[in-house]
Amino acid sequence: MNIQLMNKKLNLQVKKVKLSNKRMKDIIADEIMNWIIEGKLNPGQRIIEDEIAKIFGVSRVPAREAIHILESRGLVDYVPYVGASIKKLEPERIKEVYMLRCMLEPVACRFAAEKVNSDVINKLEIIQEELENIVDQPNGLESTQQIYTKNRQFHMTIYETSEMTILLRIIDMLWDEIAILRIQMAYSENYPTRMKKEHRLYISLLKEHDGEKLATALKENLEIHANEYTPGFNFLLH
Amino acid sequence: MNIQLMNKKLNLQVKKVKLSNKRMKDIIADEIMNWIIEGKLNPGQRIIEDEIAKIFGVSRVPAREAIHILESRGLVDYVPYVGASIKKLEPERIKEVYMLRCMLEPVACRFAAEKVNSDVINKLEIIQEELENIVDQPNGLESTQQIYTKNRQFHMTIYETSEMTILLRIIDMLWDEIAILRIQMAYSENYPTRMKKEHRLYISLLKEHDGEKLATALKENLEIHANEYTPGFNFLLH
DNA sequence: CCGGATTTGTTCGTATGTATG
DNA sequence: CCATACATACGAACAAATCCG
Repeated sequence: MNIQLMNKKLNLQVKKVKLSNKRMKDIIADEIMNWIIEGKLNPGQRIIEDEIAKIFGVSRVPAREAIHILESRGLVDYVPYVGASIKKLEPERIKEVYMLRCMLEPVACRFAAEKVNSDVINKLEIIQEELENIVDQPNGLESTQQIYTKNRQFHMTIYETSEMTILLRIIDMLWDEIAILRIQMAYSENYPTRMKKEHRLYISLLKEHDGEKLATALKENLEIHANEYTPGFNFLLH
Repeated sequence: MNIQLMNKKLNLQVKKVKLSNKRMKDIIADEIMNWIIEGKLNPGQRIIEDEIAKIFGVSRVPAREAIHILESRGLVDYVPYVGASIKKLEPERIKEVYMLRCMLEPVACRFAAEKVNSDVINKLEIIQEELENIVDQPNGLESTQQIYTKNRQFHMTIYETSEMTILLRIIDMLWDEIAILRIQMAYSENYPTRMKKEHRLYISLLKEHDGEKLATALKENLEIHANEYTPGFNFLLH
């Protein structure tokens, strides 16, 4: 398929996407990322340039570059002249990711609570409404991915408000690592409903600009989640 | 120039580099990174694929991929169909980098102090000796870069000992951001001699496995450095 | 140890998007 | 608003490295 054609087609589907022509490699990288979240790719599984190219109907160049993007995000292991494979994540890494999230996301929250305005609140409430709709009318595997996406969008909207560019990039990286994790471990039964409550609390604390309480609440919730993924998780640093 | 030839030539020059065929794009990315450290590239300056390709005597693809590596490391700004330019770093970002370093590097220190062994100490002492030689016999601009490289190597050796892969990657990213910073601000006069003292303290604390003191010492030094770069820097979080 | 099959790495030519006059 | 120059994005073919029998 013609590239520009595909580009336009995808832009139509996605809507609200940045008009600045998205590059094929970015589209492919995002899509492979989705496959990972959906669990269509297993840890250790090889990713072959030529196969990706054929799936998307393009030459190897954009496929290749998409894989390199995932490499730099830490989602795939890469060996020169050998190739790429979905990264295997050991329990130690899971603990590490949660430890770092427990350290960094509360910081973003504190700054966000200072700078938050009604636009952000509105945006959060819209996302939250969409999310609750999905949670209340679950639809199997598909909703699992939608919940993941909306939840991530919700959190990132808060963290963006902090206006800490680099911190945001780091947190994004940590969520990418978690994405791999989700292949191996599904959400627990009551997670979505608990998330609903958590999010509502976050919104109300943001409205009050109470960064401290927000940071604490988030950290406690993160520790609970971490314990479900890796029993015995303790946040070792006060 | 033939690529494999160049590869071998560079391997010979560098020595001790991983034998596993380094890709041209990695060589190019590292070299551009060096140019940034050396201040040969100014913030805002454009990086053109074709020029890079000609300089290294390769085609545009590896040049292109090298630029994309730098893009993903946050060293260059990139606009599709327009091109890449060395990132301009605002004072706000400098503060952010130091805030994050103050949070994260002490953590790596604590874990490193637990796991440190004589091999690591030996390695550190060798690096430190080399570094002191350079500091005691300075040689203009060239030594400035050598000091930067050795100092970075010293710190990373400590942090690697923590065996926290992801944390290490994040810290590496933060140092990359600092590298851009160095274009604009040179070391202060007494910095190298002070660094000598700091490093000796770190080594002795590592020998005693005293993670707490090590973390505290590092954090204090970082705050001092941050204040030199961005007067009025306060580490806002306890 | 070697040779074929597979996969990645590179080159070069062409198409397309962007910016400037 | 259009034309032109310039830089990037992509496609196809070839070269090099790795793996496996």
